[in-house]
Amino acid sequence: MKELLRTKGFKTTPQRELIFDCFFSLGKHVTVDELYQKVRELDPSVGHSTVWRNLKLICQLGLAEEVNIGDGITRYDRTTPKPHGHFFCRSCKKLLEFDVGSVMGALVEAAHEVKFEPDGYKIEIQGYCSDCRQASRPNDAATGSANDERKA
Amino acid sequence: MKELLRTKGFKTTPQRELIFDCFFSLGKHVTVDELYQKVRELDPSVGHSTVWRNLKLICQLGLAEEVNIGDGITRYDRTTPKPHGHFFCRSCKKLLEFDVGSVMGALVEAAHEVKFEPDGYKIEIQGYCSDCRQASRPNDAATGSANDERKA
DNA sequence: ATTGAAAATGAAAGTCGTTTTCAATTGGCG
DNA sequence: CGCCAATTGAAAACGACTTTCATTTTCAAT
Repeated sequence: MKELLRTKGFKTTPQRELIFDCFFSLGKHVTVDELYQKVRELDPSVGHSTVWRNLKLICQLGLAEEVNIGDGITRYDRTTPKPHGHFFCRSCKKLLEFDVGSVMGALVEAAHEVKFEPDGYKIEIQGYCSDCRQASRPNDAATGSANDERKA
Repeated sequence: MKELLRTKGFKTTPQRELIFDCFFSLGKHVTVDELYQKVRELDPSVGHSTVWRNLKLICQLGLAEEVNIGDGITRYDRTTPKPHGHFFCRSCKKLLEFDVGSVMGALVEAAHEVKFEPDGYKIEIQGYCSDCRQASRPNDAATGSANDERKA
C-alpha cells in the first residue's frame, strides 16, 4: 500500500494510513461520515477534510468508486473484481449487491451501437427488501391515493 | 392535466400550469435550473421555490423521475413507456438514452432471488461519446500516470 | 542526522443545490 | 360571494461537499 502511494507520488502519513486502513476494514458502501466516525474512534485529532480528501484519493487510486443513490449522500464502494449492481431498499436504505455479469455484455454492446466507449457503469434497482415489504410505502401518489404525506 | 391534479387534490394555478407546460416542452433530463430559466422567460415573477416544488409534484404524480448522475445536479426525466438507461459522457456531460428492455428481465429475476421487490431502476453507463473520444481523460490516476491534475 | 521544497493536515469558511419557513395571496368548493 | 386550505415568493436554513490558508510533516538530497 505504501508502495502504491509512493509510486504515484503521494506521501505516507499516519493519518493517511489510518484512513486507508479504516476504509478497508469497514464494509462496503461507506459514507464519508461513517469513515470519519471510525477514524475518530482511533484518532480524534484527524480532521474532517483529511478524511474526505483521502477518500477521494482512494478513488483516484482506483481502489474505490463513488456510489450515488438518490439521497444526496455519496457512498464509497471498494472496487471488486466482479461487476455488480445494487439493490437499494427505499425503506431501510439498505444496499444489497447483485451480480450483473450476465447483462454487462448487452449493455456494452448497446453502448458501442451509438459509438459510445464505456468505462464505468452504475446499475441500481430500487424497491423494498423482504424485511420492509409490508412496511410503509412512501411516494405512492403516482399509483393512487393522494392528499397525504405532503404536509405531514 | 387539470383533471389529474384535481383528482389528486391539488389546485390549478397559473404558475403551476406554466411550469408543467414548460417541463413537458423541454427535452429530457431537465435540471431545476433549466426549467427555472425557461419558466422565467415566460413569467419572470415565478419564484425559484415554486418551480422546485412543482417539479417535485410532477415526480409525485409519476410523470417524471429523478436522474442522479454523480455530478451533484439532479435531472428530471419524463417517464416514458419503455424502460431505458443512460449513457453519460464524462467529457461533455451529454446524456444519451438506450433501451434496456433486454436486460430488465434478468435484473428483476436477480432481485427476486434475494426476495427484493423492485419498483424502480437506474442504469447508467459512463464513458466517452464519439465526439469526445480523443479529448481529455480525467481521473486516470488509477491506470497509470499520476502527480497531475491534483493541484492544478 | 540535517535540511528544505513539496505535500499533507486541520480548522474554518465557502460553495452550491436543495429544502423549509412564513407571511401574503389565491383557487375552488359550498 | 366567502371561507379555508393550498399555493406562492422571498429569504433564510440546511447539509453535503470543497476550498482556503497557515502550520506541520514527509522524504529525497545532502
